[in-house]
Amino acid sequence: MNPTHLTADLNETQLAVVTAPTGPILVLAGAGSGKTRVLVHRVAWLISHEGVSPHAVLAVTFTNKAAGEMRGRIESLLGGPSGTLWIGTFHGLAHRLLRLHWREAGLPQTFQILDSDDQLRVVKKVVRAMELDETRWSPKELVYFINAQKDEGRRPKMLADEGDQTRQVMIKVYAAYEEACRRAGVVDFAELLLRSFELWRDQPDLLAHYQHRFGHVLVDEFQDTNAIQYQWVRLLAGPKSIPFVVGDDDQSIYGWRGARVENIHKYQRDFPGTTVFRLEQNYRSTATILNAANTLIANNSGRMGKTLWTDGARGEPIRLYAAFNERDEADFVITQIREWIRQGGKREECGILYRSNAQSRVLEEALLVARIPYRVYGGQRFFERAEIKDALAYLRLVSSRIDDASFERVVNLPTRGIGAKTLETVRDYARAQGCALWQASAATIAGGTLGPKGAQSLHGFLTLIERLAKETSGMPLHEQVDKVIHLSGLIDHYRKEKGERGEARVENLEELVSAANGYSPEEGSDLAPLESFLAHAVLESGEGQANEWEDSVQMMTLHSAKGLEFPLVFLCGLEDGLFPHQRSVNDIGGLEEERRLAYVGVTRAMRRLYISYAEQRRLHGIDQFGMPSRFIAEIPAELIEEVRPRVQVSRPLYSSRSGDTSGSRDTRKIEEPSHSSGLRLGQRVRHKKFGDGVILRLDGQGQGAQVEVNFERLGRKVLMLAYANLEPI
DNA sequence: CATACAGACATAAAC
DNA sequence: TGTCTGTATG
Repeated sequence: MNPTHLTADLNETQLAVVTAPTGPILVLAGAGSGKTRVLVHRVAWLISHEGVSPHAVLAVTFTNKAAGEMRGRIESLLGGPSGTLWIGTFHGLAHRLLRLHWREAGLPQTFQILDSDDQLRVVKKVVRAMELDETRWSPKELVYFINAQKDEGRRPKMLADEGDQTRQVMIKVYAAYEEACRRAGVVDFAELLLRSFELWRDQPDLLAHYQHRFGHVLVDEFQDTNAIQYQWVRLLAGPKSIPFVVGDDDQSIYGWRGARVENIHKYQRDFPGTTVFRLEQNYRSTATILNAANTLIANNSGRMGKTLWTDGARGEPIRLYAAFNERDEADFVITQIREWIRQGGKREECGILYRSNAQSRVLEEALLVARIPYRVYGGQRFFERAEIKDALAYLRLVSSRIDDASFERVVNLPTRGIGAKTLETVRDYARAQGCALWQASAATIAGGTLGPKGAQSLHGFLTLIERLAKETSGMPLHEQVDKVIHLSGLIDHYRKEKGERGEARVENLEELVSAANGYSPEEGSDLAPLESFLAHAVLESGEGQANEWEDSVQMMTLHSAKGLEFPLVFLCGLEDGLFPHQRSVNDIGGLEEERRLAYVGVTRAMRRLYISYAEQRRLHGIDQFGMPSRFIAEIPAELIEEVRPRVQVSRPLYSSRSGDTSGSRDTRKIEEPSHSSGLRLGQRVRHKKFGDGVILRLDGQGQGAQVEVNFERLGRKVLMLAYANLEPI
């Protein structure tokens, strides 16, 4: 083993982390400071210098992509396959455990994984079965409730009988949902984690085995762990196993899906003697960009504290553009991208980031018109497409007859004369008997409780599945898939669908066959290829647009930009209400998470950063007049240069430090029709009681004239212009 | 049973 | 404003 290539290109702190003596370690790694690098090198170091067996290492991440990258990098450092090393996502590893110990975990051997779509379907079914009003008991909210409970490790039984009636009902739905999952032999994502946690907690021998086996547990993106993931790590990293976690509290942006930054604090308490390292040297951005990021994030409270620095150049100022509206903003972005390309830059070096997906359309349209190729991240994933899910449902039924969600999905797809009435009878029977729809179908057919036509059609369906199971058993995986999509009638069904849509679906189904062909099950798995493939399909949803490798502009939300970097970055739509989002501004925790999101956005930029906001933005068909995001004011003014500054304006922004909001902005007079009062739409005004705000609407003239103002502190109010005494500012 | 239309809904998203 | 869902209709 060559020690120099492991340590040669590490800085002092990175080296200290990688070669640190064995013991609990917490690495606070700022954006662009080589976070994953340190983790990967640590693993390689343990194996090559500390004599740790790869067998004894467990490394956990959140996405398959990250896990794959990690494995690749470790292998290239070690110069060979990483073999028995366990690397994966929390869910992937939990799944692996449950497959190995399904009996101890109280699961059927053929248990299937429910994705979020399926989960919603099951909850809907439960709500209907309980005869609850779906408008009052929204299945979506119930799913949210159930997942939140599971993320915290709470079973229905553990939830106190107290609480108001609403909560009581939700708990009942939770319990009924669990029962439905048990009957169908399915496990949702949160359940994978909770169940494997309980497996360890309740089986001390098993836990001891894994604690003994995994001498080293490494966790990436630790700030994103939820309560149960933390408990899972904590159980494993008991007396024998040594934890090593890497994270950045300033980049915690997933609180809304259960992530708990506090786990970083907890960690230090739970593992006494933890050595804390800070990686603060940044290799990505210019000093200007880092300064902006540092100052911005300093507005948050309760941070672990970290200041990014670089020994690189100061770089260009951050450019700020005050667009008239969202179209103008998009045009601006395009002009700048053109300029970048003219100077020899590549399109793929440009990242357009925004807070919410709705913003992408206007930008896309502009890119389309400008004939600039682009790629939007976060589209629909391959395995989430309807036709693929249909095919998978057939395959799952072949593999596990009791999977009710799959049963419901395809009994009548393509239509084979099994209507609502037939299904209702079957469902009633299943409910009464507590059995799966499959058994209920057989029983109701035999019992003669169905109409003759329904019975015959249903029988046809059962026979079809049995036939598929029999004929495909022992076949190579891709032939199984091929056979199923053809014999089920899915291919024909979609072929009939008119237009490009149908064609695309048939192509996707064919793509599924080749995906199956290229699939090789994880090593050491004793699962049949089909079962293994099905689990893979749920856990690894597949990249959106796989092989479009044209040099293209990258568009995505700020959330999906985490972990990426671009030489040129646009942060679009920096308006209060949009970013920070309206739903977060009234709560300090929410606002701080938004600020971390802004921090993530700023730190994506390597060389050039543009920030833009629109004075007027059409959202959901209504024109909104927003104020520049407070985050802009939290960046030191001397780092910002306004693009195309307008005459007679010194600073169009309010300054954060002085709290002074009076810097008046020039709204373009040409486009804004003026009112007899001398006021304009979008104008900033002061009211002696309500404070400062922006004019949203001006109605009527003279005595009866009304004005709607969006006040900074109080939100929107409609006032009589004659009495409002508004003072333009 | 496929299609058309009306109505609800609209923060972010991995597994 | 645009998209998706569920229901009404032929």
